[in-house]
Amino acid sequence: MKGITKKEKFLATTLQLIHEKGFKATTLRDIAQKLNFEVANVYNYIDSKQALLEAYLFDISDEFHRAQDRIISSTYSPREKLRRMIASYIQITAKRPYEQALLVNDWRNLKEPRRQEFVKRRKDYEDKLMAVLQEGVDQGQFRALDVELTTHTLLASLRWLYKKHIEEAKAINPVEIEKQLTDFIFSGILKN
Amino acid sequence: MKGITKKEKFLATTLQLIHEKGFKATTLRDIAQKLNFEVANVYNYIDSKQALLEAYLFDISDEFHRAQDRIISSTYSPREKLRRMIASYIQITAKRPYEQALLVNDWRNLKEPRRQEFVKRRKDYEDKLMAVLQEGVDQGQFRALDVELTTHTLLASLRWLYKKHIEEAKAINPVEIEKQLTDFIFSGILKN
DNA sequence: ATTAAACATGAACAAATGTTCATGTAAATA
DNA sequence: TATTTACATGAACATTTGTTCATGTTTAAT
Repeated sequence: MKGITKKEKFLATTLQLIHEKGFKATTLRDIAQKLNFEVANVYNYIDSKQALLEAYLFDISDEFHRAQDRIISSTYSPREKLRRMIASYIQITAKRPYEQALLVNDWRNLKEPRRQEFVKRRKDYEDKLMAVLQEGVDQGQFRALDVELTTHTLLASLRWLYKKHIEEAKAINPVEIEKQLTDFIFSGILKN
Repeated sequence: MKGITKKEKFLATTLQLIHEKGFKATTLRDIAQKLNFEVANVYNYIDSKQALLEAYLFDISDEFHRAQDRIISSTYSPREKLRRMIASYIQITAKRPYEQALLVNDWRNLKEPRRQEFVKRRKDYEDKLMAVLQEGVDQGQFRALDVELTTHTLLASLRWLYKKHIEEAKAINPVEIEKQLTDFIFSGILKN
């Protein structure tokens, strides 16, 4: 099965290129050059530049959603649900940092109607997380905070993490990162 | 002084356009169309598309740096310094959400050598914030946290805020936002 | 009123970019 | 071995895009 390996190499290399330069700025000729073949050959791997972006984005997006749904349909407390959501978010990011980067930086390059679809899915994700937060506030596990604002803030505090994985040369300790971020979100930075 | 007003209208309209579509995807023809004149006329307002981006980015970047430097050179405690940095960050974001959006989303479109310069400045900002955090940890005001990781997490938790200002139709209460975010960063979301 | 500056147009261009096509070679399968 | 499938090339294309130029028109300063 060398065919799969070759396509996977194409996808991985291209993903990195796109991350460095941005989707719009990454030319099919850039991609071809990096892979040492001619432009036309790119079309033996993809249908179109747009389809490539869509494949990347919806694939990683799906993984996030599946992980979230698994946790939501459990019977854990809001606090434990949140803890697990954070953990799973961090794990996926660690496993696929370049795709996560794309998710954050390049979704705007989607064309309609896929762009709307994407935005809607992302809002779903946010809403589900928000529901957990709201539940936790209602049950008195979390402070009486602004749930919407906090949902976005919380997500934002996780969303940068792909950089760490991409830029860091040496492998980083996922357990430690998870602890640090969970502590930050649950308890803040003040002593006591 | 209608000249100033006209150029300002150009800059504001263009800024919004770029925010919606992204810098690379925003054509000079898009801009001209939105302003109801021809493409060539754009060059009565700018030197080049690149120079336009640079102007936006370095101008808002400077404002962030000036505010930070003012606070750093004060004699407040680390905790109070941090509180004020957060407050000033939020204020600038509230005042110039579109430029902040550009700062977050479109700096990658800078060309060398300006791009490197930008990255360096941003790192300066992060390092100065990190120093405050470190000082706070050393003095026992903050928990014994991973300073570097927390610096990035903290910044990320502020960096999304421009969306709130851009998307929200009704004006939002800056005092309340400042309180929510400060509480989140200082104390987290758990009760107690 | 005259001059100068600001704002505007239309035409043109060179470069870049996504995509197609006809064709060829290497590799896997039957 | 014969044949299909995967991988590759070179040439060409229609569009798009940033930019320039020569030339107007409107507005403000002298």
